[in-house]
Amino acid sequence: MYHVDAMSRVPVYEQIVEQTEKFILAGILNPGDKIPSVRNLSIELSVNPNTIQKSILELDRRGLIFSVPGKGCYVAEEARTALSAVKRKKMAEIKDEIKELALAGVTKEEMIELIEEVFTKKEEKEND
Amino acid sequence: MYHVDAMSRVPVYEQIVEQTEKFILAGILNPGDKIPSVRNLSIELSVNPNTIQKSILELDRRGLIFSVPGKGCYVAEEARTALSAVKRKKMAEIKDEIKELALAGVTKEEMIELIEEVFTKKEEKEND
Amino acid sequence: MYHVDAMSRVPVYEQIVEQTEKFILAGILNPGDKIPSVRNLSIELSVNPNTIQKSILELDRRGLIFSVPGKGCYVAEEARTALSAVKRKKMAEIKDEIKELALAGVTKEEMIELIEEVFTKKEEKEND
Amino acid sequence: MYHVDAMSRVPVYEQIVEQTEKFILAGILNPGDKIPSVRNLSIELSVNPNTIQKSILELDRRGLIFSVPGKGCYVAEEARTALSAVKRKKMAEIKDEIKELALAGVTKEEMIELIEEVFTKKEEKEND
DNA sequence: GTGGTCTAGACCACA
DNA sequence: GTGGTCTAGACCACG
Repeated sequence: MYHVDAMSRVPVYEQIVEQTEKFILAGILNPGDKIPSVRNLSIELSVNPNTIQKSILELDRRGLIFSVPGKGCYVAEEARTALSAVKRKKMAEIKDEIKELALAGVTKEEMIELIEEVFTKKEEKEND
Repeated sequence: MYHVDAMSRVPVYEQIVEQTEKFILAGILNPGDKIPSVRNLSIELSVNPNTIQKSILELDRRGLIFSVPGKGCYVAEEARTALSAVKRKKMAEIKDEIKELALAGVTKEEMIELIEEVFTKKEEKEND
Repeated sequence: MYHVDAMSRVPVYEQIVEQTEKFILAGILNPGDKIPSVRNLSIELSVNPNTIQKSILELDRRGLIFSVPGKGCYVAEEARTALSAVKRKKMAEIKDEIKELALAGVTKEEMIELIEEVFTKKEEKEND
Repeated sequence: MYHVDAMSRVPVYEQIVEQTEKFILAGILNPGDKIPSVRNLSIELSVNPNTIQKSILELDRRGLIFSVPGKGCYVAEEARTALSAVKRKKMAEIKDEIKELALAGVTKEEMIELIEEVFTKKEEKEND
């Protein structure tokens, strides 16, 4: 389920945060679901428990999960709504990036084609 | 022309590199143009000269500029071609981001509309 | 009567202890009254019996209740007096908190008004 | 300036957060001011740098400070406003606590007197 | 020098 | 078993 790239420039704890976000958005993790325990993830990913804990803290902070000490961590009921705001923000970011590319000479047709590719290949499994 | 955000998490030197890339892509800086001196930029941006120097070094490394000792730095003739590779990389990145949004429920229609917005508003000046 | 918030950071067993204290202070539970059995509370609150037991132990330790093996737990005769000490402690705590607010710029008038509000609205039922 | 109580039940990192809040509210730390470096505080308080770092993270999260990697941490311009919201929340909390005491038989006169004590002793140094 | 991240391993309270 | 906190000490990028 989870995987981390130790060589990446993005911090491990953030990779875990992002992946958890993705899982919730994709419906792999649903509100009320229990997420893997700190220790389990720590072992599975060969990552220090402290690092996992930091991810947990951040996810809690973002309102995506809530942790019940002694029991575990669970996906919050409001996780989806909290994430939809993030989704909107990402759309805006992509828009800005596309604007830059437009300035750099990328045509509307190229962008449309890119969109087509994404949504036709959507059925296939993406190799992340 | 240039501006830096000291509060940003992206390093100052990288902000300067990215902005220079943008200027070249947008045709604001053209091959043969002289770029601002370390000293001037340092004063204008209230940034340590060392930091500017690091940006210069990085831009040189990427083949976007070349420095003439005692005279200054100039945009390389091959800058545009060098940047087209960057452009392609950015396209790939955007593709990945769109993939994620697709998983999060964003539809093809929404993305197409976003593209339309960018390219119809392109005539207007965007306030970056 | 009782209710627990599993998401709260304050331990479940302590929530139960505090609520029992409140009930005694408010005269809802009086010396000699039988308090709910571990089993019943466990079921009613969907809480592990061990956790309830811990609350019972703590209340006993504080001299607020005494347990009669095979019969149940009862509010102690000295409960009210025992709690008056708690009351005094809470007064001191509130005093400290008000001190902090005073440092933060809250005026005496604001505090007096707050007191007025509490004691004029006292007739109405507060929804806790 | 800062001091921590290792025996306290409230986490060290939170003690530091709270003290920083107090300093800002009291005008000891003002927007734009640099706060002590992680290492300095670490040594001064005999606390692990990691623990200090955690406080920094939390203060940043609350919008009270912003950290510039490689330079230091500074009190945010909006710190005061951010804190005034906290102040209001604390007022509400105290109100609830006073309500409980009222139920427990504390009279309006006792509370008024407590307020008086706080504001007459305000000139003297409080021993925290 | 600064803040940021991470590992290794410990202890605690809680369920 | 769980999450939460903490120490000790390391490495990195940045200015």
